[in-house]
Amino acid sequence: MNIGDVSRLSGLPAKTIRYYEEIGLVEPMRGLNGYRQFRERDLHKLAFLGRARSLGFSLEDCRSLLALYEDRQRASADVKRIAQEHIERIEKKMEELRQMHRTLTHLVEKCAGDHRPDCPILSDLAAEAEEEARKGAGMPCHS
Amino acid sequence: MNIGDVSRLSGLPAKTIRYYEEIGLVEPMRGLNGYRQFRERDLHKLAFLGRARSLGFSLEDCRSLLALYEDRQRASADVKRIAQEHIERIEKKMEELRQMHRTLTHLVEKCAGDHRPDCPILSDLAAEAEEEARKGAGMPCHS
DNA sequence: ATAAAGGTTCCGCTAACTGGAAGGTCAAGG
DNA sequence: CCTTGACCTTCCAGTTAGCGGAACCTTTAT
Repeated sequence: MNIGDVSRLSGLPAKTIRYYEEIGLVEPMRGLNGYRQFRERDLHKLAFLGRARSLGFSLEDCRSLLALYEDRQRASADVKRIAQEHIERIEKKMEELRQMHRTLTHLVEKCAGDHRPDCPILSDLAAEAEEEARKGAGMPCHS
Repeated sequence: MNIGDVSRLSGLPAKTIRYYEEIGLVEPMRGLNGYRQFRERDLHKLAFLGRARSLGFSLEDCRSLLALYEDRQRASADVKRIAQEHIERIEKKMEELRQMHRTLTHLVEKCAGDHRPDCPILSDLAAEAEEEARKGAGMPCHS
C-alpha cells in the first residue's frame, strides 16, 4: 500500500503519517522507487494511533500505549495508569474551561452589545487588572 | 519602572513581557542604559492582557480587545462578538473533552489494572481502529 | 574591587502538525 | 513517444505562547 491508501483507510492525512514515521511511530518499508510501502500491520498501527489521538492522548502517550499493545507481557495496570492520568488532565482542563465560561457568560450577559462604547467586559478586564496591580504591591503610582 | 517591577505588579513573567513587546502589544520606552522603562499605562495594559489571557483569549483576541479598550469610539457590540466567539470555542472544546472523558472512564472502569495483560482499553483502541479501517474501504487484506 | 542582582539580546526548544516549493514516478491517452 | 495528471519524495517554514539558557552589560551594595 502506498501512503495515499493508508491515508484513506486510516483517516489520517498523508502529512501526519510521514510525521509519525519521522518520530518513529511507524516504520514502513520502502519500494525501489523510494515510495513508502505500508503493510497491514502498519495500517493497523496507524488506525490505533488515530483512535488514541481522538481520545486526546499525547503522541508520547500514544507511543507508550503502542508499545504496551505490542508487548504480550504487559500489565494492564500500566495501560490503566496512563489512561487515568489522562483522565485527570482532562478533568483539570474542563474545570479551567468551566471557570472561564462562567465568567465570560456573566460578562457577556451584562454587555448591551450595541453601537455605544460602554462595555462591562472591557471594564472588567481593566478594573480587575487594576485591582490585581493594587493588591500586588501597594500601587506605586510614582512610577 | 523596570521590567522586574512590572513583572511583580502584573504577575506576568519578564520573559512574557519581553515577548509581548516583541509582538507589539506593549511599547515601553528605553532608558539610556538600554533598560525598558514602563509607564503606568504600560503596566495597566499588561495587567489587562494578563486578565484577558486568564480568560483564555488568544493573543490575537487580546490585541483586538486592547485596541477596542483604547478606542473611545468603539461599539460594545464588537467586544461582545469577540467574547461570544470565544465562548463558543470554549463550549466546543468542553464538548470534545466531555466526549473523551466519557469514553475513557468507561474503558478504565472495565480494565482490571493488575499484572495480567488483558486490557479492554487496548482492545478498544485496536478493535475500533480495525473497524474504522474496515468500514473505510472494505478491508483490503491483500496488502 | 567585587559580587549579587538586576537588565539586555539571541538562539533553540516545545506539540503536532500544516502548507508549499521543487522535483521524481507512474498509468493512461493521443 | 510525449504529455498530462495524479501520486509520491524531501526539505523548509510557520503555527501558539511562550520557556530555558548562554553570553554579556549595568546597577547597587559591601
